[in-house]
Amino acid sequence: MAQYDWRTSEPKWQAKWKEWELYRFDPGSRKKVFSIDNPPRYASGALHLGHAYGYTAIDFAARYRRLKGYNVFFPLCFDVNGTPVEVRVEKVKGIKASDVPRQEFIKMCSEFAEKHIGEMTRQFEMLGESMDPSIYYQTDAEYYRRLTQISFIRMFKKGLVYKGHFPINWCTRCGTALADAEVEYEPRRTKLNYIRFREAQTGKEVMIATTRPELLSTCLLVAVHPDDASKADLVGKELVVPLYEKKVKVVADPKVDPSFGTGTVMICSIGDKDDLEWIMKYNLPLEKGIEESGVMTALAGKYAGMPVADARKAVIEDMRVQGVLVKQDDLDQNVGSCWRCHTPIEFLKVPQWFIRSVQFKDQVLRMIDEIDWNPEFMKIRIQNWVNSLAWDWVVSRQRFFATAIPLWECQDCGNVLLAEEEDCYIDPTSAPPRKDKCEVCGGKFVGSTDVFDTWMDSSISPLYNTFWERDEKLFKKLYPMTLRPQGLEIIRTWAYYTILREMLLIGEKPWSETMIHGFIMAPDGSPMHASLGNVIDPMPLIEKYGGDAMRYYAATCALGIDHAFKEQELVRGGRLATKTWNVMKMVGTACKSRPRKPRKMHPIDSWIVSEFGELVRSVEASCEEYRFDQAMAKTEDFLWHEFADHYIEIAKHRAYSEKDDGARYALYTVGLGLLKMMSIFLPHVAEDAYQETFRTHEPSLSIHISSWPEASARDETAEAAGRSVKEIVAGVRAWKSASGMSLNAEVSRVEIVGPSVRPVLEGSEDDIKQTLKAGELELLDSVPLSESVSKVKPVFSKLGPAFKKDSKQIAEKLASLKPGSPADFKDGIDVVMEDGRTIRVAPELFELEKKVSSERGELEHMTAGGFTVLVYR
RNA sequence: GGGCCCAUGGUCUAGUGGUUAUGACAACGCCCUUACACGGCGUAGAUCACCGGUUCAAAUCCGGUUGGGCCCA
Repeated sequence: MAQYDWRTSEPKWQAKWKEWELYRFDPGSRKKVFSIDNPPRYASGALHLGHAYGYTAIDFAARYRRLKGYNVFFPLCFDVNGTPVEVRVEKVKGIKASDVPRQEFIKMCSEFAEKHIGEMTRQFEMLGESMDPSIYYQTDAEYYRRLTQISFIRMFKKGLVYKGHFPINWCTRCGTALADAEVEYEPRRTKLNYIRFREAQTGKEVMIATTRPELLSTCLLVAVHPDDASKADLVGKELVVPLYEKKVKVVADPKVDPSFGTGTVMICSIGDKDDLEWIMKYNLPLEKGIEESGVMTALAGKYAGMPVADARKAVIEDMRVQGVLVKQDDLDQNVGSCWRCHTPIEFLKVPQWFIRSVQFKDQVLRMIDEIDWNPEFMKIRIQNWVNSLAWDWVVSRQRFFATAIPLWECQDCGNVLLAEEEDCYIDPTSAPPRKDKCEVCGGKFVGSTDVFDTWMDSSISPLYNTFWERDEKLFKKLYPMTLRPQGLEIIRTWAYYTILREMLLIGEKPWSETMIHGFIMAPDGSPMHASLGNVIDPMPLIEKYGGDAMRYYAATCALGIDHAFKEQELVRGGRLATKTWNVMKMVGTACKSRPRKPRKMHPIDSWIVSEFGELVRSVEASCEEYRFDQAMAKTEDFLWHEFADHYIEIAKHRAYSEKDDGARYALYTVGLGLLKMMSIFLPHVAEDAYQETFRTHEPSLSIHISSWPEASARDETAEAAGRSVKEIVAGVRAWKSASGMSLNAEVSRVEIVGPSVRPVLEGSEDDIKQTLKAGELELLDSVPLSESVSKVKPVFSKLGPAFKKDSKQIAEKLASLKPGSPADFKDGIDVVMEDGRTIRVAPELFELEKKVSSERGELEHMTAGGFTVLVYR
């Protein structure tokens, strides 16, 4: 038993925990349930630093609740759907999804994801995550997708699903519709093109600025601002569109920004959302300028069939030749682009499935109110998002590796045949419909090749977790879940969609509480991006410092805000693990059995027990609000300083003695209690020390299934006495250190002097004497010393309310008072103000700093613990 | 352009009304005390981003500015 070595210890306990199945959720238990809607880890590759932090923060909550006696539901789970996996497979294999048969491509995706799951599970274990593999799920499994389909069928039957025919966000590379939530805005530099239009009647030139000249063919209208006097005469006239020679009207519209470009805007069908707004407002036709594949339609005339970017170049070139293009300016723009492949999105009118959501804003907002948001300001964020929603949720995607939409459509009349719930999971691209032909027109049913937005799967995780449509009894017991932990970037998606769907399907909130964490930034505070090359891989750090050290870093991050990564916290974490282990080793050396609480204890023993009780209550309060950073800091500080530096230093002279149960009781109780609290954060070292020191006397197989320490009642007398002893000992220790003496150097005599010294320090004489290695120790009411006041310190918190505006001047006067005898200040002191008033200041409004001098030599004196301490070398 | 959040010693960070601002990492000095040198004691290091306001009193509350982050337009 020499030194703690996490390299051997961590893997050892990870293996034991797995063997013991410690974290198994017990569906039959009577204990209160604490259920965590754990974010299914995306199966696209290795863990990054942000994940390591995020999942560890969740693990703190799980471990805390387990110790508090809850039946904790914390599933190991993976998200294995969607475009990100597809994009990676396409990249790795060097193919496009459409190059191979549909089912074959799906299989490739599935295999790719499977390959990563084992590795990611191992990474979780190295971090000491207490996820439960007995309630494992992955979102691409048929058992999960079955629920996605059933939930869709239910919503369909409730009239919440419709096929929409208006423009949606479209990624031409992925060939799929995208929800608003999937569109990212990226800064790009484009050209603002100044183009000459002609007034139809007079032939007068009108200049228009546009970033999308390739959409000239779909130009439907030109608008100017109604207050723009220079253009007032244009309103109502017709203009001729260059290249196409078609005529469009000019309108006055307040949405036009007269200071942008030429102040004259061309409205196309459909360049962006603004265009769409105008199209609705002026009732214009929804012409399609761009195909789903990203090439120009027949409307573009000679440019038809060209990809958008090529068409733009060709149009610009032609306009240049014809002299229609006047000039080009650089323009920095935020371009909406696909969240996966970053191709600029287009607005296309492609029929899609929608879920009604805009009309349920108020209900969703009410449900948001019923949930406890941690930190609280996250509630404002989701409220803002819900309030800003303008469109319903597009749930169909023209992709492959996702849950199939369970319906067939009539080839001829579009009549929909919904799958039966008992047939789910079903893939209508391969499974035959239940009816041969359409009952309306007799046409043939064709299975939908569309698949669901993966948020359709993710947003029912609380239903999957609570056994919805699998075990009605368990569902009643488990729904709603307790906690949704997640990152702040997916409030608009995962949190919002989950609330929406559970509201529509169940009519009740999905969880009672949320904890929302921020981002881990690069050390310089900038975001980590693969493209910037500043991404930090957590695995080498874990290999260098250990899993507990990485967890310590996670525990230094306050909830809900971003944190620049600092390796120094892992250094500290590693040291804390060693310190914890060493402290427990000392406790173990002193305690060979579980000590009973003796009837009488030394004040210092009662002090640490009482202070520990305060700590337990305070740490609990922090954990209840998910402030694990505070909980960790308080526990660390107490263990390292109060317990190790002060208590153990003072009590160890007694701890090894056969007769002293008080010290052993305090060491054992506080030591084990601290270790349990520490086990939330540093599970490996806590288990190691527990097995080494406590296991033989304690019932729990592992510290992680033991119970949260009990907070004993507060003993204020012992706390006051203990604080005094601690300060006196620390004061003399510091003095020895500063004098170059070793700490166990003997001093001949110590006197502690003060009027109340006996009631406070009686019973602690021996502890002080032994710890200081003093030959003699005496408590004295007074000694022949001359005491003088060296400084008068105003107590501002009392002066302010008492004297208001005068308090500043009074404080200055007090501080500048001439030193004198303490007796002069006993009944307060008179202060003469600038304006001649004399104000009496009561003694509780200031403190005296005293200087002690003695006629006797060879004497050190100091003020500590409220007393004067005299040390004779 | 809008919403939310952040700005504290060299670095990271605690601190939502009381004047001597917490701790860590790094630095420097001293000390191997039988749990720990991955330790102990100490030293130095901060005009609490900036400007204005409220208040007897502001890192803390309010308004504005600048810079950063997240989300959105």
